[in-house]
Amino acid sequence: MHSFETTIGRLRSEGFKLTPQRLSVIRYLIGNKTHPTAAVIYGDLKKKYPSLSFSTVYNTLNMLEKISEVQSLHLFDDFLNYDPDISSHYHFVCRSCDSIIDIFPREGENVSLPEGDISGNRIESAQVVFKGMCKSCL
Amino acid sequence: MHSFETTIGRLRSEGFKLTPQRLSVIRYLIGNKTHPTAAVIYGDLKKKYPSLSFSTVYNTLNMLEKISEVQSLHLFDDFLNYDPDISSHYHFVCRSCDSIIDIFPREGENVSLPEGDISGNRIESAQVVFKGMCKSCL
DNA sequence: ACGGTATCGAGAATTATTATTGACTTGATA
DNA sequence: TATCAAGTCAATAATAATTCTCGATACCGT
Repeated sequence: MHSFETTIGRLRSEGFKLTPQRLSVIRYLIGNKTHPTAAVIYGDLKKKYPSLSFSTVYNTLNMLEKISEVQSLHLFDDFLNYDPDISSHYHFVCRSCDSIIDIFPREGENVSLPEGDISGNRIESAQVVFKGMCKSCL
Repeated sequence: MHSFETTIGRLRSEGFKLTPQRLSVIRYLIGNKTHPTAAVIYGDLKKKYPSLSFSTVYNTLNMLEKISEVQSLHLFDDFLNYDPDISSHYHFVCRSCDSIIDIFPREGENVSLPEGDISGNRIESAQVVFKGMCKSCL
């Protein structure tokens, strides 16, 4: 996500109302380096905002995804993870402990993917998911 | 998937029983160049085998995935697609018509991904999904 | 402060996939 | 070919993440 001010500004200009519930979700995500599920966000925020509902969490996440402030990740079978880091990076999932680790291209020796068109199809984005065993589990 | 004979042989040696229902799913998948969902497979086979059940389709697909004869793909929100092509390749999904197009590395100008370890994490496989607009929709 | 409108929370609905269960097949053995 | 134990079948119920519904409420421009 962008900074709090920038994100708020974008939402305002898109016509979204900035309710306390939405702001709490946004504050939760900004600077968050994990990849929380809707359930985790709800669980954590519920402590501080007991009246928060699941619908509002999902509603806010979908709204943020629509304006590309978060990205949803299909890493597991039964639920989505949300990534507040919108910089270009990939993900590594450990098949043993299920941890999710960010992979930034510069760390890899040779990560390059096609851009532009392939066989006439226009590529606009790429999602890369590595699976294997993480450092701790090895 | 491998050839019919090879696949059958693998299942037999793994101790799976080769029932007509399973064979029908396997025959449906072999040589299939699309990425059918369980529902599509069930719908198509139901015509010829009216007694086939959804459970059997899922059961067979999970079995085939376990022995790496098919790969499940999380391309959309609500369901899985199954890919009988187990050669190394990536996928392109059109955001307009939802079509799925196979991308083989040799077609792209510069597809290379890290292998082995990254920051101490052992990569065993990589899934790449491109999104954009397909040729027909452009 | 007022009123129209968007959003809230609570719970019901949706739906792909998985689990359960009793009857039936399969395939190995003789 | 007949028998039998174990695995599999089909039907249906269960599961669970996400979305939808709707009356009540809060926000914002005037």
